[in-house]
Amino acid sequence: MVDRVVPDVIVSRLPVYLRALQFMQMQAVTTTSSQDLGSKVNISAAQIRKDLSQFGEFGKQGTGYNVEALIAHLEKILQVEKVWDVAVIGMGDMGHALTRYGGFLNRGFRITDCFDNDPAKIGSQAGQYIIKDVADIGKGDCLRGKMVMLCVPAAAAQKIANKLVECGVKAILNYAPVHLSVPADVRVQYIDPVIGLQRMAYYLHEKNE
Amino acid sequence: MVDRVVPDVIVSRLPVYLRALQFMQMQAVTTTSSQDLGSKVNISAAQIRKDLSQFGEFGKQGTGYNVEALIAHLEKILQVEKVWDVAVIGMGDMGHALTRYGGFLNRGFRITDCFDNDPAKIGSQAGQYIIKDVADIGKGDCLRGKMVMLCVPAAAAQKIANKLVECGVKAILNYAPVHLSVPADVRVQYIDPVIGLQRMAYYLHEKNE
DNA sequence: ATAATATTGTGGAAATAATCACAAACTCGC
DNA sequence: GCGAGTTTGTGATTATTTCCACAATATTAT
Repeated sequence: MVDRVVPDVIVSRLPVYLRALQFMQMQAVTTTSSQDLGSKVNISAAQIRKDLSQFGEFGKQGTGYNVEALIAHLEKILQVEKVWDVAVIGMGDMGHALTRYGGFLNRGFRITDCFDNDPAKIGSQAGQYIIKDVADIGKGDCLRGKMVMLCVPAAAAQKIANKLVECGVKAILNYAPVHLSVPADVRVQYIDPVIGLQRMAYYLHEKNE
Repeated sequence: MVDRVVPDVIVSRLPVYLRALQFMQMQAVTTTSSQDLGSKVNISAAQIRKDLSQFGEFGKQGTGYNVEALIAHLEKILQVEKVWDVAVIGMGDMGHALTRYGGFLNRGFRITDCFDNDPAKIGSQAGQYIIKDVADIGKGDCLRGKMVMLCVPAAAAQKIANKLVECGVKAILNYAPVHLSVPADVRVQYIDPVIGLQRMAYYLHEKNE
């Protein structure tokens, strides 16, 4: 394996592999194969082997992969062996739901700060967090190096994204249903349930009602 | 344009175009071009034109596209000119957040039913909905032809998915952080914030703390 | 009218991604 | 220790996707 840029499409599959492997681990499975893992994530065995070969040789012929070891490798590759601090911006229903979600910590993330622009919310408690003022984002470099989950209304998203970029945020998980324009060195991942539903609606044959 | 199967990758971009166009419409923009739209969704102009050419000729040389007309075409193509009934299964924080989200209706969807397995929740009111018993999903064909947003814990997701498949559900928006095994004619879209965060963590250079 | 400018739709080229297929290496049972 | 059965990692092939470039057509300015 020579040192070259790994295609995005491969990187994007690694978390899926990791999730499946951790699920196996929870069920006390110690060993798997590209075949087995592939059947569990609906990806061909060859594809999985090719993907992993970008980063090293983690398997053993005849046996397959040690689940725990492969998890460790993937966590290292994805840089989630340690825990990243993440801020939530916008404490509506979605922001609140995220703060109450228990699934972050054991997968490499922890929410450290919550922000909103509503004076009624600022200073109030949301679970273990005290909601801070969005206006304070610019002050200090409280967000530098952090990742952000952006849960504000569509109309406010771009403006806040600009501010985040200024503050040195390099990764935004965007729940607002709009495209964000950011510099090339800032990553954005989009979560919009309607996009998901529309992608499926195309394939449905009968309409309801 | 001849009648052929449209690649998934193209279909998956159409909702993104549609969302951007509706955003333009909201701002009273009447006309756009592949160039302009492309800059707003970070996709090349040529790509957009090629994608649209799969379905017909919607633009005018020299002018570009009429926003309203292109929206109408895309809605037709995606089958979201009318409104699909969607059920929410699992009324935890995420399920509740979805029922309170106002962004579905004008994009082709409406929540009609909510289910949970917690006796304390069944029968109670959640906004305008009365929470039904998950055990009743099998009874009647209340879900036939519907789409489902699945918001149950990971451990329960596959079991419920199986039940949904039996009931004739053909589209599942899965919020549970597990892969679902379903027949080939059932579509699944995944929403897992951690997958999104991990995909970005790979590219980050400095670790926090 | 004409020239300058803008934009589409698309054939073909280039780039990227997925799949195939197999030598090499390991395990297991006897 | 040997043969049958597994499984990896990868070079080569095939398939898919993206990009380029341009003729055709429309708009705008003068």
